[in-house]
Amino acid sequence: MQSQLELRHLKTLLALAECGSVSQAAKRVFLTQSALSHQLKALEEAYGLALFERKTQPLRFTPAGERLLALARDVAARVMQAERDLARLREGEAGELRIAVECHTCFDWLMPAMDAFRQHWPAVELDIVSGFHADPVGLLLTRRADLAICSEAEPQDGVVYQPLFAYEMVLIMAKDHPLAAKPVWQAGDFADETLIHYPVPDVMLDLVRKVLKPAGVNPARRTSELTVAIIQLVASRRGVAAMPFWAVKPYLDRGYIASARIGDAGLQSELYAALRQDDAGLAYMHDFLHTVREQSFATLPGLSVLA
Amino acid sequence: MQSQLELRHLKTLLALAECGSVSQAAKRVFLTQSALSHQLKALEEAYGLALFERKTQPLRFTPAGERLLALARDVAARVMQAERDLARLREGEAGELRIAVECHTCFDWLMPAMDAFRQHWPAVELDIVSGFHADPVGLLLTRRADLAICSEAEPQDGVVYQPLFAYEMVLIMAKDHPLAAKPVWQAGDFADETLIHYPVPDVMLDLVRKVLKPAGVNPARRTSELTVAIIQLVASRRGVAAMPFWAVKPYLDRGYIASARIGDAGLQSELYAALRQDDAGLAYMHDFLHTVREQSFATLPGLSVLA
DNA sequence: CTACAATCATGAGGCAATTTCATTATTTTA
DNA sequence: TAAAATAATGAAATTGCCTCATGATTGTAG
Repeated sequence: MQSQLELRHLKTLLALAECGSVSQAAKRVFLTQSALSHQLKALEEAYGLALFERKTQPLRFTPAGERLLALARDVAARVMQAERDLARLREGEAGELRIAVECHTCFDWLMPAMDAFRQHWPAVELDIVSGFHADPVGLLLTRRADLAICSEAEPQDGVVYQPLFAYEMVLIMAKDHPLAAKPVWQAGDFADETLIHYPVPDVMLDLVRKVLKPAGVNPARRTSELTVAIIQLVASRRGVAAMPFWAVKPYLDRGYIASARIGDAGLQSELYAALRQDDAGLAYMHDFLHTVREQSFATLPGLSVLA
Repeated sequence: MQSQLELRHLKTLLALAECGSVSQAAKRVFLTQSALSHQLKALEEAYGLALFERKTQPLRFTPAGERLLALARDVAARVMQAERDLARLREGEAGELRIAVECHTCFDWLMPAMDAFRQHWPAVELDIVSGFHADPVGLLLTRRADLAICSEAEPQDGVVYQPLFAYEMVLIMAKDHPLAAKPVWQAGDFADETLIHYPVPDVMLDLVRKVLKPAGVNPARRTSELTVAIIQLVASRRGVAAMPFWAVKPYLDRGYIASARIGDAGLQSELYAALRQDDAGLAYMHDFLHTVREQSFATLPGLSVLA
């Protein structure tokens, strides 16, 4: 035994199981691929057992690897629970967490996270600030909300931003759309299309703000409140829309619609949580953010970490 | 959070709970007192909570400390179980473990350890080589035993020694013995006494071999097979005996007998496990030794670690 | 089938975290 | 009250982990 097992190793195994590759897992735990490779090699040498088959994508765990993975899940949950208990000893059980949301699709990942959080902090009053506000951070400072989900971290006095995750917005269109074979759309391709989107101001539509407006393209518009409705309209050739990849993947897999990248580099979206500086130290806040990330990475496809 | 929780911290907490003091715990985990002091301070800072009250002997855990300690017990057990499972994947379930014992009192700690081991390795044939042999290591090489308990690590080809623990042999006498007030006995004090001991050769009696014989003192003798019988004889003023402190502590506490140190430095005894070199890598052997140490330190008072 | 992209492995070197050392402060015991 | 044991502290040193740079391997597209 040259290297003793540590929690760090178990966390690596968890990331590895979720990502299916060493390099992806490395990003998840904020280390280099090399670091993880060394770490895993040391583990395998310490136990004298192969823990994975690397020659496959995603990589497969051996029975020994599975056993350690089971330990990791088990131990990680218990450590988290203990740390929550310590936080409660330190700061008490109660608190308030009113969440302001500006994006419609956010509810997809917000609900499961809130459910998990409610289990862990039953005495924290959890709420969603209703309506879609152009300035969720304003609600923070006027104390009508305690946490705001937003897509940019504009520096502001008394407010701190915590990165959640990043993802790609893809263009969706009908399967028989004339440009369905085009893998990448440029701003000009939108000129004669109808753009379908949620009924929110243009500044909240990344496609308009970052791509179309700079290029002076101004397609026809149509709005809808519901994600499924938008997808239905797109499939019915009423127009095209920009959606998070993770929101439309099920429909793509089933062949209901087609998708394309927006711009050569893709239209990247980021999500941050904004908090009042005074609240930044609260344990239940940290735990909520942790839960959001954990739940989201576990359930949404194609997410990437955000520094 | 400046320091992330690691298994190392949990092991420290376990040692601390068992020893009741930082410096004793440090010996247990083979680190310096300073290292543990730093480690604990970092933990407390990371969680923003006091984990112990230091101004007491033995030190008391705060509720937060208790919570972390509970985590440590829980996690340590699960990690051990997982590592046993890995060892079984590597080396199989079965094996043979015949134990040769040369000392009578050894059974006190051997039985609980064997019980625990049997739970963990049900497919390993566990046995005790009956009778008391002057040369247990010989049984090893002739393959009539797989592990020998002995009090000295005499280098021998093909045999490796693993330290178990160390303890002090104390002299016991009747409460109204003329020398009962003497805290330390020297060799000469034995001249007119009757020495009661197990019926084994003199070389196996540390008191005779290390103290009396070098001083040319040769007291009267009387033997008995059973520890309780020897204690009964001592209490009945039939003579004095040398016994491990941990074996007689209950009787001392109840006031049945009195004790004294043997020689100014005390008569220190050590116990080693001898194995055939070929078997030194076997996981169930390591696990057995680990179990012996764990069980013994947890139940026998006054043990000390042995490098 | 070859070339390219992505993923993984490896060794050397740097750096940070932990440990030890040396000393002082505190508590317990005689 | 002194002496012994235990704990805290800061600086130095070591260990071990991570990153960097590069080569090997695997998967994929043309």
